[in-house]
Amino acid sequence: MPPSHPPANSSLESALQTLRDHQARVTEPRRAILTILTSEHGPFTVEEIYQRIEKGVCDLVTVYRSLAAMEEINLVRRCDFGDGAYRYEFNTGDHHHHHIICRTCRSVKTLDFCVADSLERMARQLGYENVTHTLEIFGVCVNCQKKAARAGGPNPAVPG
Amino acid sequence: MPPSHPPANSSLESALQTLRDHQARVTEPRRAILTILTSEHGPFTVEEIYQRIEKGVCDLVTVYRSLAAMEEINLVRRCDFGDGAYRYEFNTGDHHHHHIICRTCRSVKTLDFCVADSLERMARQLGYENVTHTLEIFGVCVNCQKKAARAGGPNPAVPG
DNA sequence: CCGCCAAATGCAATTTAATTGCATTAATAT
DNA sequence: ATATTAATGCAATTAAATTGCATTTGGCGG
Ligand SMILES: [Mn+2]
Ligand SMILES: [Mn+2]
Ligand SMILES: [Zn+2]
Ligand SMILES: [Zn+2]
Repeated sequence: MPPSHPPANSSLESALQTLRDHQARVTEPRRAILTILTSEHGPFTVEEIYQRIEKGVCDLVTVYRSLAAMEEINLVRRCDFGDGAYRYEFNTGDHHHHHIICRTCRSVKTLDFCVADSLERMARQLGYENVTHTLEIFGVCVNCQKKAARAGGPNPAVPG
Repeated sequence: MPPSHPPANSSLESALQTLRDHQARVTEPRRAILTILTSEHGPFTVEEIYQRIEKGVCDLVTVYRSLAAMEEINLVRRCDFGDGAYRYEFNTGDHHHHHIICRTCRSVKTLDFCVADSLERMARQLGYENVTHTLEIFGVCVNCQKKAARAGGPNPAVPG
């Protein structure tokens, strides 16, 4: 039987390699951030990521800067749920997807496909280059509907 | 020949009526804001709207508050281009549409249709209520490509 | 036409996510 | 091991947006 290499978190390992490939250094804060993002889908606010990192490992501003650096090399993707705080998720690269966000509890459901390809094609036909898009679905999830029903009151207005 | 009623800006008039219908008062700042939004598509940042209003008519915070009030009654729509400043446009109501935004000069092209209906349907089937969505296309417009070519340098990275 | 009153406004202070400056630390190449 | 310089910590700062409160004003009843 051949010696079993540590399987561990392979997306983490390839993420760290991506850092090296871009002449970016593999530091403890970056390792911590990527460990979180490769093990839970998220997306998470910067604050949420910071709170999940063992206390004392790094400063909040390092999380900001690390995520910004990672976004530039497409290691992570920044999401905007329109509530004043950006969120980040690990970028699987190949598999483009979108989200349904509960505008009450901010829970997220993933939709593993995209309907905007036709729009991107159209934009390129109009002469645009470097075309991307953002697409988010908002609603009130079943859980929050139940809670609202119990409380009897109407639910507060939130962007979306 | 029958006396010609003033044709003027009919969407402005109906917008003002919408205010009245919601027990909201028709004030000079609101009239000014709606005059702008019903005559140019936009969308415009709060600052841009403020600058288009004749100086001295109102304070910037009034533009913020007016737009917030108008959004609650669906008179205007808030757009998020991911660059840190919300934008507002007049809500035609019936005709849902989207935008292609140049990530260099922020110019906007309107797409008069929507491909996200199927996603909204899916969200409702998953039990979500009050479903909406945001969808924006980003790219670099032809103008900015020419400018970049003339300048010879690469263009700066911007969200999208 | 006048006066009332809640809604809307002006101005200043505040909030808060995000960014920046700069001295220090530490990851990587040689 | 040493040099290089990217990355970090801490504090200050930015800027869009919000809030508090005194004042003004639009719309209504008389
Ligand atoms: Mn996701
Ligand atoms: Mn539009
Ligand atoms: Zn929910
Ligand atoms: Zn452009």
